[in-house]
Amino acid sequence: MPRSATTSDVFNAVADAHRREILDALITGERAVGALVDDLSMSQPQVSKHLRVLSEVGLVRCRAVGRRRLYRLEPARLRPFRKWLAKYEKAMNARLERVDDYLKELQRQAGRHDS
Amino acid sequence: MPRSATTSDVFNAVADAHRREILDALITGERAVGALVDDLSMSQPQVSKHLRVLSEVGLVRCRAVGRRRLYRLEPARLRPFRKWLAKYEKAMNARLERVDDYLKELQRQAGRHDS
DNA sequence: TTGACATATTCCAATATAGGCATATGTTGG
DNA sequence: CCAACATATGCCTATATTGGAATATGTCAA
Repeated sequence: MPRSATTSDVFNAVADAHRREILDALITGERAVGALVDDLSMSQPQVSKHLRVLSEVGLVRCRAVGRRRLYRLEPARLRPFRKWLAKYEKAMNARLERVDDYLKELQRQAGRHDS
Repeated sequence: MPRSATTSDVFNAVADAHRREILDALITGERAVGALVDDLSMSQPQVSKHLRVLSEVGLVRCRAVGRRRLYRLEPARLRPFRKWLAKYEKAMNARLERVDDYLKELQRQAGRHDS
């Protein structure tokens, strides 16, 4: 049983390096599919398919202009990652604080003995 | 051609929901494989295999104590994600600033005409 | 309307993956 | 040394996924 569907999980969507490249290329702003095809070295269908996946998880949005389709980042959808990371940072800070308190306690006791 | 090997890419390693569950369970500190098996509802081989993947990308580290193996998070390995996110936040902030500048320019010009 | 252009979609093959089960490896205590 | 325990591995199957090539869809321009 493979991984859960890329279309339902943002983490899976960015698991593919090519998709991350596409997201990177969209950082500077809206881009047409063709522009992405030129910039990154991928075939047009490949780019379209990856855009579809990114679209389905909401990481990009599409706008039709004439016969081309401009894709843009949807930065709001990066939130799951931020929240995910925050969880770990919070836990790590808590640990550091505990260590800090412990060290302070040691210093306090040492001071007591010295005097 | 499937996704690139999970063992070589941290993003792929966390793409699996079960592996994220394991990481979550390790937030509070070191845990033995058996403890993880009890907490999360996964089979022992399943947990061991996921731990192996997480191990290979460095997200967890292992320490043998008696006949059990204690796994712990390696928070330093979360850095690729932080850097990845930072890239987007930086870009988004830059965009916001540009909008801000633009609005200010508009206000300046409006003020000129008013006076 | 027709033809050129831009993008999406379908079908296909190759390949990885996750999970189940059985089993191997390694460790401890008696 | 042996038995019980803890964990890791190997083999297998079902399934998803990627990428390629060809083609469908849709849109403009003359």
